[in-house]
Amino acid sequence: MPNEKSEKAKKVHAEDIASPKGMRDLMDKEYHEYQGFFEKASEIAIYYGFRPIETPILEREAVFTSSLGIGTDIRDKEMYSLKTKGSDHLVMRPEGTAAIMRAYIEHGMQALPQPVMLYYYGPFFRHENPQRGRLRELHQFGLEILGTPKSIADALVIRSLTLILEEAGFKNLSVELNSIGDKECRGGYIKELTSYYKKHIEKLCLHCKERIKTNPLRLLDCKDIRCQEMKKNAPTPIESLCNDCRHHFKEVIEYLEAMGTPYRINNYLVRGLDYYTRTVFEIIDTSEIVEGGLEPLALASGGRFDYLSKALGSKKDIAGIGGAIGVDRVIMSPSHKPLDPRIIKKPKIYFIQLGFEAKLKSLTVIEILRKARVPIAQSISKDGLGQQLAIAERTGVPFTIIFGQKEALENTVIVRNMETRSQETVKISALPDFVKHLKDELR
RNA sequence: GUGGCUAUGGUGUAACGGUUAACACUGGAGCUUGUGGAGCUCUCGAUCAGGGUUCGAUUCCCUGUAGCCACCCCA
Repeated sequence: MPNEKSEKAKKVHAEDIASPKGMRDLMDKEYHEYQGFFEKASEIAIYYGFRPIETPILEREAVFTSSLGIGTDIRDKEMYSLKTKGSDHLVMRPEGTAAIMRAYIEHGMQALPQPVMLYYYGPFFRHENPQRGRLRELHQFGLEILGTPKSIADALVIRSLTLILEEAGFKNLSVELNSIGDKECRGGYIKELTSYYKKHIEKLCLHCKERIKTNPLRLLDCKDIRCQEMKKNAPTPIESLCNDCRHHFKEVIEYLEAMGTPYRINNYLVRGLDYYTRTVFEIIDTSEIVEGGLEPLALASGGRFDYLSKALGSKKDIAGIGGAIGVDRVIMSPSHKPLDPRIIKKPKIYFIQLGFEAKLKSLTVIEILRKARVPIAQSISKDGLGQQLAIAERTGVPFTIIFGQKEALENTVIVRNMETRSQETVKISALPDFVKHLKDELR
């Protein structure tokens, strides 16, 4: 309490309470776009057998520090971390998979019929500089299939994510696909890759000279022209796959082909997180390539993570595959077709009230309409008839109900067909039936 | 973390280094309007923050902050 006085004395300016960098308020139309997307995505996920899970936004630091891999930016530079009063080290989740695996282990889900299929969505946090398609508070919708190494699981995750994006309006999707091997073959490949690059080290860009030591796989997605040239003859991960991995990869491709999912093998695709094994993928909107000239951003990405569980303290390996959609990128994209959330009903009737008498009774009439399940629009503060009709016109509703002084006294309303401009007077007591009739006509 | 560009009411814009910081929309108050995007009157509201240069800064310079974009990295 000793600080109370001095805090009071300090004047608060608007900029002192502005929303934090890279984090924003969602409201109105935009809010509904997120809501609509999450609903549709959940619906599809549930249909394919995924079940919901919501993990805490805060996790113990170790959930992510031990899983994401030393040297990855997300782990080393981008986590919001805090120390609680009990001196626990907690972090705001930067991604979903590690927490899902933590929950799987914690709740003994290996006792459930395998695989366990889960979907989740919500905010994630990364402390990086905002730019196109990148926020500090971001929203993801993710799918995970835990407890099976089978290739069909990979295909199902990829297919479900693609379907969700298609439902959200994306017509030109491409699944960029690669396999980065497992512990049998990845080590050998990395050796081969680094020795290839070391031979040409003097021709590489500055970053890549570093990368050879720190993160050799990243050599493959350097954008520098000099390194692009080098890439052409570089050994690809797929060439070095062991038999099991090769077989797995081939099956995934066969499934995708059988499902008619457009894919492209991208030898240079690598992912940022260490826990990935075998399958890695990104889903991009190819129509963006033509339009902008800008690099297309990945709308979704993911991969297999067969060794993640041991990093989280499990005694045995738990195979898993998952992926997540960057919902902010979806909503921002010009290809996105907004989906209405269920709670939003397109109004069928615009309710117009005139005069005090009518206003007094209007809420009762509106309640009758709500019980009859007729979505309406209205404006409680506008008074003019012409004005309200004009708004109704603009809203594009097929009918208006006009409720004025005279009608209020007679317990009637005027129902006006906006298209034909014909109208008829209806007793309020008969309104539910009348309106039901209209509804049938409308559909 | 690094770099480029930007910053004026709620929104969109205007102002040669000198004005009472202008205009439109929006918001609010009021009047008028019983049948298709109305009209009239009044009104609230801004130079991102802090420093400098100058007689004088919205305007020029520096720092900070935020936004957009790019790098890094990533959804």
